[in-house]
Amino acid sequence: MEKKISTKQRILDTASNLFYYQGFNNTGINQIIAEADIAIGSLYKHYRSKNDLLYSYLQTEEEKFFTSLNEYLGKASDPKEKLLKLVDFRIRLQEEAQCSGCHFIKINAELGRKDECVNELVLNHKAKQKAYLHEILDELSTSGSQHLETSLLANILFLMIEGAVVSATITGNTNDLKSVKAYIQQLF
Amino acid sequence: MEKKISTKQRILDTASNLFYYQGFNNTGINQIIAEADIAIGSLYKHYRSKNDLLYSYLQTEEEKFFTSLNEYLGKASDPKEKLLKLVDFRIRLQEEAQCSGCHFIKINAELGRKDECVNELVLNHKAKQKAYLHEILDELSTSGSQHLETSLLANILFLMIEGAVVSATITGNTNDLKSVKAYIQQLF
DNA sequence: GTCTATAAGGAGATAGAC
DNA sequence: GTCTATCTCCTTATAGAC
Repeated sequence: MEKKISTKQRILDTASNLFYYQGFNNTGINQIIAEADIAIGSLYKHYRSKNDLLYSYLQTEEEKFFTSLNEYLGKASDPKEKLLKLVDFRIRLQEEAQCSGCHFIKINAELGRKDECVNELVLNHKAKQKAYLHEILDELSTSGSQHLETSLLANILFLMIEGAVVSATITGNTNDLKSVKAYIQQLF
Repeated sequence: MEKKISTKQRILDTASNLFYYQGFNNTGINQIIAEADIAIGSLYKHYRSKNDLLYSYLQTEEEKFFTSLNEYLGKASDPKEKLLKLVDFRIRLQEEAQCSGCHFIKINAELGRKDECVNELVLNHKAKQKAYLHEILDELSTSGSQHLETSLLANILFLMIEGAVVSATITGNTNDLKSVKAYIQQLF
C-alpha cells in the first residue's frame, strides 16, 4: 500500500530544489506552484509566506545532512578513515548536485545576516559541522601523536572543506575537495 | 581644481555598494537611481542593462583587489611575512566591510555558473589568487625546508582562506581568518 | 483543502521632450 | 546627457467560490 506524497511535502520538495539550484531570490511563487502543479491558494494554506517555506527548507536540509553523514560514516571506526570519509561524503553530495554548493553558504550569500531566523539556522549548522570534526580529532589525538592543538586543527580542517565546497560551486568540479583528501592523507 | 566625480562613476559606485551589501537580485534599478540621485534615462545612457552594470562592478573589484593587495604587501620581502600579511589584508577588508564576504563568491552563490561572462570573471579572479599564493610558496620552498609539494600546499592555503572569508560572512567576525594566521605561524 | 480571480506594487527597460 | 512618463511583465499575497 503505497502512500501518496502529501501536497505539503510536494510543495516543500519543489521549493527546496528551486531555492537550491536557482537561488531564493530568483525563485518566484508562481514557478513553485507551476512545478509542484498546485494552485496558489493551496500553497498559502500550508505555508504562511515564501519565508516560511525557506525556513522549512533549511530545517529539512539540516536534518538530512547529519542523518546522511552518520549513515555514510557508519562503518568507519578509525578516526583518520572517518576524516577521509567525511570529505568523501561532501564530494559525493557535490557530484550528485552538479557542484551547486552548500545550501547554507548560498542562503547566507544571498540574504546576509539580516534575517535572524535564517542566520541562526546557518550558524547552528556550521557550528555542528565544526563540532563534528572536533570530535573526530579528539579520538585521533588520544590514539596517536599530537601534531597541533586539536581545536585549531579542527577549525582549519573545517575551513579547508568549506573553501573546497565553495570552489566546487565556482569551478564545477570537485578537484579541490580531492586536494583536501590528499592533504589529510599527508597530515596524519 | 577639484574634479567632480562623473555621473557614470557615481552610478557604478552606488550600484557596486548595493550589489555587495544587499545582493544583486535584491537590488532594483529604482533603488540605484534613487541613491545615486539620477534619472532612469541617465542610467540607461551609460549602461545598457543591469547586467552590464554587474560586469563593470566585478571588473572594477578585480582590479581594486590586486592593486590594494600589492600596495599592502609592498614592503614585505620574507615569504612567511608575505603570507601572514596576505591574510591580514583579508582581515582588514572584512573588518572594513562589516564582514560582508567576498564579492566574487557572493555573486557566484547568487547566480551560479549560468552567466558565462560572470563565471569567467569569478574563475579568473580565484585562479589569480591561487597563483599569487603559489608564487609566495615557491620562494619559501627554495629558501627553506620543503614540507609538502608546493602546489598542494598553495591550494590548501587558498581553500583555508576562502573558507575563513565565508565564515566571516556567516559569523560576522574574523576569528577564523585569525586561526588561519595562527596555523601559518605553526606551519613554517 | 483546493481552486480561480485579483489586488497592489515593483521589476527592468524604452520613448521622446528638453 | 539628463529628464519625465510610460510600457509590459512579474512579484508576493489575499478573498472567496466550491
